[in-house]
Amino acid sequence: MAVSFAEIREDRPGTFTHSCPTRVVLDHVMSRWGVLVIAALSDGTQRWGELRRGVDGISEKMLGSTLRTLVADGLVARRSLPAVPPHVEYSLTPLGLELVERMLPLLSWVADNADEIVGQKAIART
Amino acid sequence: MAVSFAEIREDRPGTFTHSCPTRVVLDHVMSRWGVLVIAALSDGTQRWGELRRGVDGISEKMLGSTLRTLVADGLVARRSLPAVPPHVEYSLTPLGLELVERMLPLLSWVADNADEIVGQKAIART
DNA sequence: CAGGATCCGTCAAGATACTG
DNA sequence: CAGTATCTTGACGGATCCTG
Repeated sequence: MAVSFAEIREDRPGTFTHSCPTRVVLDHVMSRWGVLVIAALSDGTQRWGELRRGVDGISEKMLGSTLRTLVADGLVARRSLPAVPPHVEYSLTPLGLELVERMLPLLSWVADNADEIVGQKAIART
Repeated sequence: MAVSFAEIREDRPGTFTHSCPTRVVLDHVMSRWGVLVIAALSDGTQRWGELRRGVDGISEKMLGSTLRTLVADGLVARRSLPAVPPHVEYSLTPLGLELVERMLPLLSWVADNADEIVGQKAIART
């Protein structure tokens, strides 16, 4: 379990270099809104409107483009119910579930330590 | 261990909302270069030049500003040896170590699945 | 060697309005 | 309700030059 970054790279030479696919994935998945959308979906299937309200501060444009990338990446599934008014559901794919599983510990830690981290600056300013 | 995003938020109302400290931390830590710099430092103390070479594609400006934020956040320690030519070392603080511990599983997973994820688009294009 | 300062282009991102 | 289209802005990020 004590994997190091060096070990990760040893197994796959060239990983995390500039032109590596991992960079693309990181940009999608660790983007400002990508993380939050994925996290929100970890609570289960959600409709467009729910996501819009759930991910505080996101604009419709950003929600749309973020979802489109994640769907194209195969991390999120889109299901459109033919009805009036329209009803569209988003959920994590198996791949997305694997991802979020590894992301939640990180988010949990951030939630626990955010105050201390931003607090450092207040100390530095003193 | 099966923490859900909902659970994380239940314990701390208002977490991950627009004006929450977690958002700031997320922006620093999940930023394009932030992740990579932190990951690189997980291999141990590194000098400026080593980081510059190790984090493929980063510019001096971005390395500088990324390091400055991470140091201000208390995640990275900066040690300047008084010598000519200058010698400066960067390493993770205990807080930074906690963070990277939770980040490595994620990076490892991304390294394993990146090809498949970016591959989805090729399929979609077909 | 380690970096700060500056200039500038590009694109991400917000606001708004409109549509199936 | 679930988006797309368009416009505008400002921050990110690259290149370059300069300093301790």
